[in-house]
Order: sequence, then C-alpha cells, then structure tokens
Amino acid sequence: MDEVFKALADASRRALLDSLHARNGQSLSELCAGLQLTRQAVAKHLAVLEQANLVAVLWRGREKLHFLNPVPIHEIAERWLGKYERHRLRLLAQLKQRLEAAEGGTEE
Amino acid sequence: MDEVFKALADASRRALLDSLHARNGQSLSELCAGLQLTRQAVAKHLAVLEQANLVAVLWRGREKLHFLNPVPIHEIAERWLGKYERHRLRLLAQLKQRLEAAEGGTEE
DNA sequence: TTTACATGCAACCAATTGGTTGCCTAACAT
DNA sequence: ATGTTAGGCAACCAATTGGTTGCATGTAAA
Repeated sequence: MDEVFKALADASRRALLDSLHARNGQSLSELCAGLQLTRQAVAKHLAVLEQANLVAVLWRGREKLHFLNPVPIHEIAERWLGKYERHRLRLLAQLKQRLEAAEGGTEE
Repeated sequence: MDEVFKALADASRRALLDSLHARNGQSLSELCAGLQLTRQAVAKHLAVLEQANLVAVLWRGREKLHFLNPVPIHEIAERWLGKYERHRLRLLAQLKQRLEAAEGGTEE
C-alpha cells in the first residue's frame, strides 16, 4: 500500500495512468510519445507503477503491453473515509459537479 | 491537487492522518507523542498536509489544533473511479489473475 | 544471416526530501 | 517579573528520487 502512494506522487506517472485510461494496453514506446522523456525514464516510471500494482503487463512478442488497475486507488479512500462520510461526500461532489457544469469551469 | 498526492506519499504523514482520524483536533505536541520524531519534523509534515488542504488548523491560545479534511481524499477516489469504470476494473482483475496463473503464480 | 526494432540493466548526476540541531517568539502560570 | 510551555524559523546533512547516457539482450523482418 505504501508503494501505491509513492507511485501516485509523481505527475509523470499520473500522466501515464491518464494515457492508459485514454487507450489501454499501450506498449512502452507508445507511452513514450507525447511525454518528452527518455524511454528509460518512462520505463522506470512504469516499473514503479507495476510494483504498486497500478499497472499490469502482458508480453506480446517483443512488445510489453500495459494495462491499468484502478483497484488500489479505490482502497485509498477506504482508509480515511467513514461509510457515512463517504456517502455525504459523494452527494457533495455530485452537487459540485453540477454547479461547475452550469458555470462551464473545468479545473484540476 | 498535485500537493495532495505528494502529501500522501510519506508514511509519517499518513500516520498523522490516521492519528487525526482516530481523534480529531489534536495539537502539535499531542501528535508528536508516539511518532518518535522531533517536534520540528512533525511540524514540517503538518505544514505539508495543511498546504495540501488535508488538514485544517484552529488556534486556541498558544495551541494549534489540527483537524482532518477528508474532501481531497474523496476527490482522488472520485477522479480515478469516475475515469476507470468498474466493469473494466473486474476484467483487469481477471486478466491479472490469468497472467499470474500462466506465469507460475509466485506470490509475494 | 543480417539488420532493425523493443526493451532491460547499470552507472552516474542533480534536485528534492526527511530529518536533525539551534535559536527565537508568543502565551500561559506562579 | 520569571520561568515554563507551545510553537515557528533557518541552516544543515544524508538519503531518496527523477532523469540522463551507454551498452546489452531478445525478437521480428529483410
């Protein structure tokens, strides 16, 4: 669990997760495109994500395909949010979403 | 949002959140007990948590009381769980299971 | 077989980070 | 007024981390 948090702490790694979300099962070289990083750097990041069980890999020939695993992320919330709190916060988030949709603001 | 991930990346800081989750509104000195760290180290960690809006502060006299703010944590879950839908999550879990089975299943 | 492609491994470097020590300020208590 | 308690600020150090370059390995294509 410790490794999940460390894996998520880096913006490049979160970008990799985003990329995999957009298109799952990409190879290392494919993931390199658009990230202006060395292949080796990306490979290191992917290794961290694998270690944290956030990414699963499948070898096909000489290609290493990467797949997302969102399960550990879900487990994070379980730690500090009580059951009722979770429900309450979900309602708040939905309200916030609707308000932002009405204003057109998209923010990270 | 970036600061939330970095704040959560450290085990001591997560322990502080755990402590606040167990008993909310503790002062700095109270939070120091049990963490075998210097007061200054704990103060630094709390500053990071404040910066990330994971902890809210209330001054009472010369004491600084700390409160856990669960909203950013919830937003993390909302983000990734919203993006990566649940049914794909199950497919991936199954895929990973099959991969590990085919690989010889060396468990850690 | 030869060539090109996809990835792994290792050494190395700079920047960040977690932690310490030392000193300073502010609010109580006596 | 004086001492004590709660906390802040700054300099410094060691360990970690993100990134690079260079070379090695395995797989597919010509």
